[in-house]
Amino acid sequence: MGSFTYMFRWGTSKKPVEMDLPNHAKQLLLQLNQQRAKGFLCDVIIVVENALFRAHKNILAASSMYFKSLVLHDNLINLDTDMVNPAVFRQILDFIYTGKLLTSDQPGEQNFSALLTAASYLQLHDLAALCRKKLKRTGKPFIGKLGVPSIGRVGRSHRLSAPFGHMRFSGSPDGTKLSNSKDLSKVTGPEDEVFAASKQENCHTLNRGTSSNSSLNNSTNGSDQELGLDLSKKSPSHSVQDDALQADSRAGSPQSVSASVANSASYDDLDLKKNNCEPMELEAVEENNSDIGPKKLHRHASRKKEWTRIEGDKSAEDGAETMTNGVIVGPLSKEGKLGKIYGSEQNFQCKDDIENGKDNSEESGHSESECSGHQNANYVYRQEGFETVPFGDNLYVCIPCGKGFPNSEQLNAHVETHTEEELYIKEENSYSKEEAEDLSTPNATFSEPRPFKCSVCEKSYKDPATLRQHEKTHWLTRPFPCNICGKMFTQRGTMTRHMRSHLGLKPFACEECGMRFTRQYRLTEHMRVHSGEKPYECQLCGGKFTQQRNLISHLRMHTSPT
DNA sequence: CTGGGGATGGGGCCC
DNA sequence: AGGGCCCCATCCCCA
Repeated sequence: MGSFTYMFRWGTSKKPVEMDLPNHAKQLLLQLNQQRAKGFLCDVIIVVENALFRAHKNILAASSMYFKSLVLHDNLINLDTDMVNPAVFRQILDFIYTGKLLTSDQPGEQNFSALLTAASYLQLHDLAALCRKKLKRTGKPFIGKLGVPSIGRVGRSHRLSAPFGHMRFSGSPDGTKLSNSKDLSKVTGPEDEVFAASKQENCHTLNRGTSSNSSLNNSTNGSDQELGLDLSKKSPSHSVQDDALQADSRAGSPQSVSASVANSASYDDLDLKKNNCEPMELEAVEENNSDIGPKKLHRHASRKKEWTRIEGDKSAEDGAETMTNGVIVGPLSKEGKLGKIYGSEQNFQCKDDIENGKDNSEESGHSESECSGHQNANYVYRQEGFETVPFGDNLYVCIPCGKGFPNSEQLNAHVETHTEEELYIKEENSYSKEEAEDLSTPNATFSEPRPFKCSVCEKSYKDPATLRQHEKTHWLTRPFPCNICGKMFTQRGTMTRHMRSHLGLKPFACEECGMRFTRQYRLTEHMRVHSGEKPYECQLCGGKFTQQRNLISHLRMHTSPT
């Protein structure tokens, strides 16, 4: 990049005064790259296969006409994974921001070939020319993807905000069912791996890492302005974010990312797929909802999943105390692939940071040495048998005592056992929050002893861990901040679930209508819409409801003064 | 316009 | 950590 020329006009003088600042461009670029590292003012996210990169629209637009056209309307850009893989895109992004091309991950020719493919695809002409030159020197003519029939795909990208039915990393443009093993939907997985982005990172050879998620912004929060990205465009049902982060959470360790072309191909091998786990395969049918039958209806219910770490550094699975570097994204493939959001080299966010609410914009640059030792973590996915009964056995719930029964007859018989007086007393109190909570906790039932008593309130618990968890609810401070909006939570799980709503991640899909949910339980609830099942019956008027919460709200109608 | 029901989203909290 | 179930809030539709 050449130096900038400043032109000043003094008074009425028509003669411009020129002052060259030779370092200006360099400094400017340096600043921008540092900002990228911290995610500061990043206003676009580029999804490449299983990785997310943050960047500045202006910079991308200035680099390529292709990017220019993309960033004009989109904050989230999904690149064709046939044309570019995460490792190559990292190089490209670094090149864009620094003017320097660092090649290290792959053998030179292979790398330049991949770079040329990507550069051509992204219309980075200078970079493409550079790669051609390099390849020419090695005497290997370029046989890239641009030369094969897939050329028709060049230039294709996906808007992350588009409806799920049109989103895919490498799906066919006509939306037909995918058989491609690279279809990331096939490796989508369990809830809460979502947090992939901020949760996990292995860092070593590539030492690039997660930027904080904070560029994925919640427009309801004050941090939005700071980070400048509006994710209000949530996909109605499924977004590539979903794909991206789900895939993120189970495809691609740092190693695998560095050779992510092979990485894609290896999705076939995932245990996840073999185990037929979770929302995988959903996208394949979402393209054509009319084909969806109820056959898989029961698959979602009560499924137990277990990740077992079989090798590697203990710290990777431990909590913040031991895992200082990186953010494990979760057990993925049997190759131990992990995914991540990439900021830039200097920027990855440690799990510690996340747990402590530290954003990379405040602190970045963990040393590489801090990050060694975790790359060997391998995981296998083990899935225990899942029930074929979708909604459990005791759907008929006695409102006064909360006890469940498998059918209305048994429930009615049970209701008879409550005395009039007892029902009256219960009803009077049952709609205050406190009482509702009491009913919802086993404190109200007559179960095991609960020796661990809360020092603040009257509640007691079976084990100290639960008590400790409960006692946090009395704290004024909440230890788990949302990395995106800053909202604080008392439990990590609540926070990760909250994050999911920022990211639009909805792993649980209804196979009847394609609607997607962030939680398994929501899907279970929703399925009653299709089944017509109304397990909740008002004991006062006999009205039936699909959801307990609607019954409760209905009961208020009975009890509230008119 | 209003109230009731259906359905969904998000947070709290216990297991 | 993840699942499950509770709550409140909200939107939409319909009578």
